Amino acid sequence: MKNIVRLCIFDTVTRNCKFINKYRMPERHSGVLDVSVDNVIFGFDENILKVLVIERKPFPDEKKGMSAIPGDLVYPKESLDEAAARVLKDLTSLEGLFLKQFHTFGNPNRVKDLKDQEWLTNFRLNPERRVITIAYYSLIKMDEYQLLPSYFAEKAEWVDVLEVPDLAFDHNEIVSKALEALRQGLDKEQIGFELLPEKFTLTQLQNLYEIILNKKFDKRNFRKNIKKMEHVVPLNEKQEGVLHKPAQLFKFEKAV
Amino acid sequence: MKNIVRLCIFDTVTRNCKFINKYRMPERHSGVLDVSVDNVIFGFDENILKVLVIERKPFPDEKKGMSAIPGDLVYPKESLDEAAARVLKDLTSLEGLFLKQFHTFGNPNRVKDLKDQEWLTNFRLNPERRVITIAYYSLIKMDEYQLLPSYFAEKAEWVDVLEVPDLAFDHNEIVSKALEALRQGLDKEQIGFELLPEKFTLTQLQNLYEIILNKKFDKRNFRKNIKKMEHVVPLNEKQEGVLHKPAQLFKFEKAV
DNA sequence: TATACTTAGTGTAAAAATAACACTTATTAA
DNA sequence: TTAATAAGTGTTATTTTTACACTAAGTATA
Repeated sequence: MKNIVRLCIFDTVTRNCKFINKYRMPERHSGVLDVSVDNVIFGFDENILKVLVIERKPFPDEKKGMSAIPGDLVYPKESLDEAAARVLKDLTSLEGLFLKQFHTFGNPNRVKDLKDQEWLTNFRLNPERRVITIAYYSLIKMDEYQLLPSYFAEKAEWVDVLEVPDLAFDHNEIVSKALEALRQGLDKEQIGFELLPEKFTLTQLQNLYEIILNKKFDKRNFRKNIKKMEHVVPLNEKQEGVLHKPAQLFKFEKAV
Repeated sequence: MKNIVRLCIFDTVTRNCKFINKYRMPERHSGVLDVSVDNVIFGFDENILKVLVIERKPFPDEKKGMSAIPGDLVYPKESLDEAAARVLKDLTSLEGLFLKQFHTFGNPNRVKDLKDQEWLTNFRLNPERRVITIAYYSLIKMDEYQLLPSYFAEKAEWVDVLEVPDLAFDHNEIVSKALEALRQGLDKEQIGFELLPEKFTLTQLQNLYEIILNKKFDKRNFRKNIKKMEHVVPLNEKQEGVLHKPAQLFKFEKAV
């Protein structure tokens, strides 16, 4: 126990001193890191796969916000999954959505490299501290979502996944790794279930696959494969309001 | 910039005061986390897949060490990959080995839940702080490795992957997720390359696949598949010192 | 009410991949 | 010379994948 020392933390503004017992780390050890989660939110809209990009609220005396992937520091009492779900809920008011951790980014300069350090305060980040971020991707149905202003986002908007603008930090890299992870998981996870409206046509489903994988499929072969998936079930309903032969509607059935 | 305050850190032992400029986080934000890397090291030995388990050096006044996966806090200036490589090098003196990040574990209680809190100091951890760990797995050829005593490990030993003993924290969970990730990556990554000796027989290669995937293969079909892989190339050499028909030797050729 | 337009929906045959299966060969030791 | 051991090798049946083009159902309009 000889490595525990008593420290006084004195705040020169409030003039308060708080004593703490602190374990003294070997010099080289860290303990000067912040940990955040970032959440790449995918939505599918007819023929385009979109990503949710936010503009941070500018602080009162600042001119403009800055674009980024939604994220926040992890709170002391919550798990990483909970933190990612919280960010998602603040923005969309939706809970229980699909969320998948795919990579952790921790380059020591990922924050400091930023040219305009003023922007950092925009993100409530201390420019002196290193930030490690655990990245998640999540999937939401466009017909369900409703973008909310949140305490960390001035505005949120959907952008085409192939035309993501320049983002803060290494967020462009994070988005492209998320897309890779999404492609990997397409067959394994219940991804169609998460991205399509409740009732959908087989053409919509095929579109989803083609756009995510950036690859064309043969219509007949695709449908043969779908028939084998017992979680895609036909409804006794047809598409309405289209000016051509209406397609049969299908739904997903959750596995038991 | 009004969120930056000047703090004095006063060490009651050395009687020194250090002033720092500190960004004041919103109350709910963290900044009280430690970040570590843990490294599940797989080695393959003829017919067994093994994992490297260390016993921490007991502190002078403590009786026994404790078993765990090798890991360490991340240093301020190094990337996560570098931290994982450093842990690996300290233990084996090998550099440039295969390393893959597979998951980040951050349950808020993964450290505090430990019953015997005394053990924590054994790991140089402050029991008051939450620890998030980025987990890697790595692969080494058993015929190359040489276990070294390191500053954090009293002794290191290989254990059968199916008979891993009880480990500290959530390290058993980490090992089983690592095995899952290894199985996933078996075909994609150059895993055989990393686990077999330089020259190997097709039976050894088949063994490796069967043990990692826990599944039997037909000898002839397996060999047909290997013939398609242009990175597995036959040598003009045969096995020596065996009391049966000697097998042809093969090597891996790195892709261009 | 016929026609033009649009997307939905469907089957078959060839090719490729996978799975199942058993005997002969090369070497060493006794 | 023989016994023991693991190496090495081909064929056939089955399944999966690929390639390919026309008819059907509905809407709008002339």
